[in-house]
Amino acid sequence: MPVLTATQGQPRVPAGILAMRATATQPQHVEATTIERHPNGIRRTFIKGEELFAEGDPAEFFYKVVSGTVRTCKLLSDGRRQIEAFHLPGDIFGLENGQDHRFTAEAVEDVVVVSFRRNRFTSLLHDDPAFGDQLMSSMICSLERAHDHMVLLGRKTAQEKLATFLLDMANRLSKGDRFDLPMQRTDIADHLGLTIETVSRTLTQLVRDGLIKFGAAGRTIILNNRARLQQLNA
Amino acid sequence: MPVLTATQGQPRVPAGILAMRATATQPQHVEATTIERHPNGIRRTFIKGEELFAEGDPAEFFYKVVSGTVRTCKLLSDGRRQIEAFHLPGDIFGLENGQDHRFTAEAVEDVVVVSFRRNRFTSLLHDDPAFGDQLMSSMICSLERAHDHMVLLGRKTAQEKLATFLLDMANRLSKGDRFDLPMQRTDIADHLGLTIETVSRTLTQLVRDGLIKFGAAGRTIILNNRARLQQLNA
DNA sequence: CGCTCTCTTGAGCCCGCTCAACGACAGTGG
DNA sequence: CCACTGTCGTTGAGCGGGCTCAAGAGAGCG
Repeated sequence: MPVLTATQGQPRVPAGILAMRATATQPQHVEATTIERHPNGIRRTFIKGEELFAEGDPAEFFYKVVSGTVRTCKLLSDGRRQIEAFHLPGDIFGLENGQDHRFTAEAVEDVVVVSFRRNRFTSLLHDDPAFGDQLMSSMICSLERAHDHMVLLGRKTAQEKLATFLLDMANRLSKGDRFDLPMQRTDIADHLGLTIETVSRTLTQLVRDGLIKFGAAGRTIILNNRARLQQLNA
Repeated sequence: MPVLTATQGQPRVPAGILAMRATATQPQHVEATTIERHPNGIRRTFIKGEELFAEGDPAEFFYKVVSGTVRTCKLLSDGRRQIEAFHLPGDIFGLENGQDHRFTAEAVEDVVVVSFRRNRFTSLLHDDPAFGDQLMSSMICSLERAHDHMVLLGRKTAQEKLATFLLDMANRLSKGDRFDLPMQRTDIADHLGLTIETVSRTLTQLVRDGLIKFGAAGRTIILNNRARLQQLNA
């Protein structure tokens, strides 16, 4: 199941941090080969459901996704969960300021990543300026995504949340209108600040309204009416 | 009205990006003098309510707050607003990947900032590694803040949101239990994903429960029971 | 004094949550 | 082969937290 094909379709972006981007909401696909084959990177695989690291673990590594999907999340003391992001091939995550990881990272499906020792971070940054630029660019991208997601969480209705989510996943997972969601409903709910029931009901309603269709399994989504979804988006 | 005193109380942190921090939720106070007196920085002032830049403006500068409070926000087409962050003295904001600013920045109260030309960004980064490290550190801090705020927006109740907000503002604005909120209720509401009425009602309830007290004006807050507020926090 | 801006309070409603049941499907073991 | 079990998704009924709409209370200011 090589999900890498999703990456190959992405437009290449110049390495410079100030490079123009097609749309700033694009995932942080920064010159895949440079980092993936970087001499300091270690390739690792995780199976579905496995934990890459937990909140509070010492932050020894940071990661770049090669294939598969990773979720990063935080838990409240009573178990409420917020998934901050789904990381697809090309995305970088796990970079911390403090000594410890401030969120948990788990494999949504089987995953291959490249990991980098954090204590070589500064030297990497200075020895390889292009690498540093890519990291900075990736950070800014993550921040922009986070900001967009805050608008969604704070101000959008359930229908708008799902429209935004589906359009975003479509852009990141495929070039067309058909794609398979790698994650289950619970993950979507915890990402959008909803319950699983509301996610299910809202998706059903979108199908009834003809905006989307389900494939054979409930994981396959076909966008029937991008225009009207986009309308719900902002 | 020198709000700068807020900064002076902050612990100094080493310049290195991997430096240990007291708590990772601390604002990104990076060696104030280094950046504020940086030869490439331009000092500018804005009066209360003034716009530093708008969503969609070319991103010519990025900024560091010297005194006062800045809010950065996004608007939906129908006017719904989400305030992503309040920037206090020492905080850096306005750094973009694309050509344009992706949010609006406005002065919550009279503000002094240092602005940096973005097109000198890369050269700054490479000529002055310490400056680059500080920027990277600041970015990571912003990202951590954003992640915490997503948990708040997606998963916390109104009461928990306000408890978290008040504790955070207390940490950033003062060392004690008494502080003046620089922003009005509407701003708080749009930051926490609530309505102004809910903010007002919830604050009143916190006063009735003895967790906080109002000063003379509604802007002055006194934390009466940090422990119980902290309990609502997670 | 009137005007505006900000904040508070009240009454009622609705969107999304809670609780609960059910169906589809995949293992798994007899 | 079927029964049993666990996981995942859907659907229904009813509730409630936060929203909407509306009015009023203060404070600042010309």
